[in-house]
Amino acid sequence: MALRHAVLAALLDGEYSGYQLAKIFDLSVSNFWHAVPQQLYSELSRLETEGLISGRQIIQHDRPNKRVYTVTQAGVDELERFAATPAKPGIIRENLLVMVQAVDHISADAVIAQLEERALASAAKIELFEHTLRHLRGDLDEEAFLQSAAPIGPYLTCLRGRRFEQENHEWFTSTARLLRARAGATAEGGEPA
Amino acid sequence: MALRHAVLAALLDGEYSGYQLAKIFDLSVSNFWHAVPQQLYSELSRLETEGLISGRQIIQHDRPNKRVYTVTQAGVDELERFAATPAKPGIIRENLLVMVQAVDHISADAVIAQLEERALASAAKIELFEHTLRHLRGDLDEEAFLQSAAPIGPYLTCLRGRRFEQENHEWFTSTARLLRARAGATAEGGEPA
DNA sequence: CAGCCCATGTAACGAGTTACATGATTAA
DNA sequence: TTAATCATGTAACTCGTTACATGGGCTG
Repeated sequence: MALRHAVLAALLDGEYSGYQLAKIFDLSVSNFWHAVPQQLYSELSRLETEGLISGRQIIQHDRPNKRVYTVTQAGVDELERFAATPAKPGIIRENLLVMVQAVDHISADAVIAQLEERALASAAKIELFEHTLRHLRGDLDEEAFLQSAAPIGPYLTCLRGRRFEQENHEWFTSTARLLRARAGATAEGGEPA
Repeated sequence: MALRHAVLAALLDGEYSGYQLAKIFDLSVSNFWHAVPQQLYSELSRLETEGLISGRQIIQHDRPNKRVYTVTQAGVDELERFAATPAKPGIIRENLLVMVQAVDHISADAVIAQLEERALASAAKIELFEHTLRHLRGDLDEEAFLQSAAPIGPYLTCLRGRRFEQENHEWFTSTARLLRARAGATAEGGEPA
């Protein structure tokens, strides 16, 4: 039971359908939790039967109807209990780092190519985060916004996400450069001390 | 099938038992992959039946016997194939960020307490990484080491891990401070514009 | 002598992933 | 007319987690 709290936390921000949530998970919740759409659909059903969220049907004429959900008081209480129990340490799964770990024993070219590709992707993601942050704080500068009465949870987690991507970008870039340089050096035949 | 490559990459570094691997996963592989001991024991059996690693029994008199494993050529080939296929984007799961996301709707005290606790834990982890890095590079300074002929994969992933923990520490600390300040401000009754 | 470290394993359960299915509207 | 977006669901399967079991040696 772990995804449920991420879904509840995301739904605090507004009334969303499974489909909408899936997109929100993709671009902002993924900073702290990963889930594919199927997980959301089934988790939403479960949360509704348990009374932690309540859904209502929205009839649409130009596109399929949808069911949107809001967090109930029971849902907020559940989040309160969740925050009161010690958080397990976070986990990371990153195949690209697995490859770098093994890079001394396999051909480096494929690894370098992937590092460079991911560097581009992370640059794009940083842009997105910048945009989200500007949007969330509106007219205020960051300091003023963080001292305002407005909700700041989503802003704070987005700050963490941006920083993570910035560090990814930096590491992808410098690691690719280094591996390239070494590939060049060994190709030229020189093995230093 | 994802854990297998992390196990193979970790085993490139030496000959280890399941028990030893579990500890290695805890303190360094966790930078890019998470696994509990049970997963390792069963994954090791599977990898051995598939011929990607080969194990041998070590008889010990002062403590239980153990089975240690090394990566076979087939295992290295498997890693080579792995590195040649596009890596899926990494995933993160961090309950503490879920709590911060929800912090506007629940009482902040528990969240602040956890942030401060985790800040301490990440400081300790940074120390560990520093130590590992010094150990890996031996007498050389970082630049010289990274240009040497020595294996650098483990060093590079450790660099990423250290940076991640540094950023965690920074974010835990500043977020806790901010939430504390806001708690104080609202307790004193003042809600700014 | 209590509790931790070493060392591995089975079994049950819970969570996550993938495939498949449906079907309307809209943009290229 | 091909593809993408919207919108949700069932079912099969793989993976991850927890509980339980065993047992000797070492440390305080």
